[in-house]
Amino acid sequence: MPGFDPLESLGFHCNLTFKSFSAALEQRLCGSGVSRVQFMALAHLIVLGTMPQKDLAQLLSITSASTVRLVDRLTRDGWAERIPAPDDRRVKLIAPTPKAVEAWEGMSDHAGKITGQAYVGLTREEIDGVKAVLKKVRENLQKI
Amino acid sequence: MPGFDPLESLGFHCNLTFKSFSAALEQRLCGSGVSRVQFMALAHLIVLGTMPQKDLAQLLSITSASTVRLVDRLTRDGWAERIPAPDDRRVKLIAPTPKAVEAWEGMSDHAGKITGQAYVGLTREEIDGVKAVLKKVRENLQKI
DNA sequence: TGTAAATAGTTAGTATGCTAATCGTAGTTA
DNA sequence: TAACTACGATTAGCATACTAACTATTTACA
Repeated sequence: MPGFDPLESLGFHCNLTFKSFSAALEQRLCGSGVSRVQFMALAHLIVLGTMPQKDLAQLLSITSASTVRLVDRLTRDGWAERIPAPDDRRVKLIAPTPKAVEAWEGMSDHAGKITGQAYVGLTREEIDGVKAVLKKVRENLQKI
Repeated sequence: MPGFDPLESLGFHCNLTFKSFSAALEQRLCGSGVSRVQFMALAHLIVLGTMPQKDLAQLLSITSASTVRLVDRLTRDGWAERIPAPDDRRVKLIAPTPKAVEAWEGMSDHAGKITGQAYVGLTREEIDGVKAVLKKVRENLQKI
């Protein structure tokens, strides 16, 4: 009577799967000096364009404190820069650098290939179904 | 032509869902001083019994280096202890303390309630289907 | 208008993950 | 048996997450 089987936990399955994607992406991006988290941040910045640091935090679902250091590293490595917002002196706009825009196509390509490999033998319905169930689970958990 | 939509990434969905479970569990366990990771470690140690540190690492799918510090904290807080293995002086056996065994029932109960809440409105087939797809995805990604 | 509340970003401290390098022990083999 | 190899645990250094407390603005309201 374990009452809780850790190996059957959906949260654990999600964590494992997330780590698999991360490892695959970091292996592919190896050499570019971009981590998985940095890649996700750049994806938002390039697809959606320059945005306040707070918006980036919301998109990535991380706290503002975590975002500070993420942007610190992006800035340090030349992938993004902080631009003071003209209309609100509290706000810092995060902009991808030309280097990031230039490198994006290749990085995005790697991500696409990993996604393709991940979905081998699975139908679009199965993938979409998983996303829908996970979304429902998150909604359920937020109602606690 | 984004080429990669971060919000549609299955890895991102898994990360979000994992964080939702973590947050819910840490909220429920608040006060006990046990984090989600420590809870998962204790789950394995109590359900499966005392085991070498290396086995715990494999079950949790983390590196041995990460396990060292996890067990450090478990030991520091009185949830587990390292016992030198009699037959192999390299091995440290990790044993849950009586305090951990005693607290387990309540903690397991919390985890069960969270699982129940997470699955509201979903069928067992849907949940099992998600786990199966995620497992398949992980297998696919390991073939890179 | 002037003070209180809200907001954006930062810093400090902690937990958790990783890789790489190291140490001690065990096993293998020339 | 001596040397090489493998293995378990550890340490060091980094990236990434969190909360709590703080600063500087901006907004709201009395």
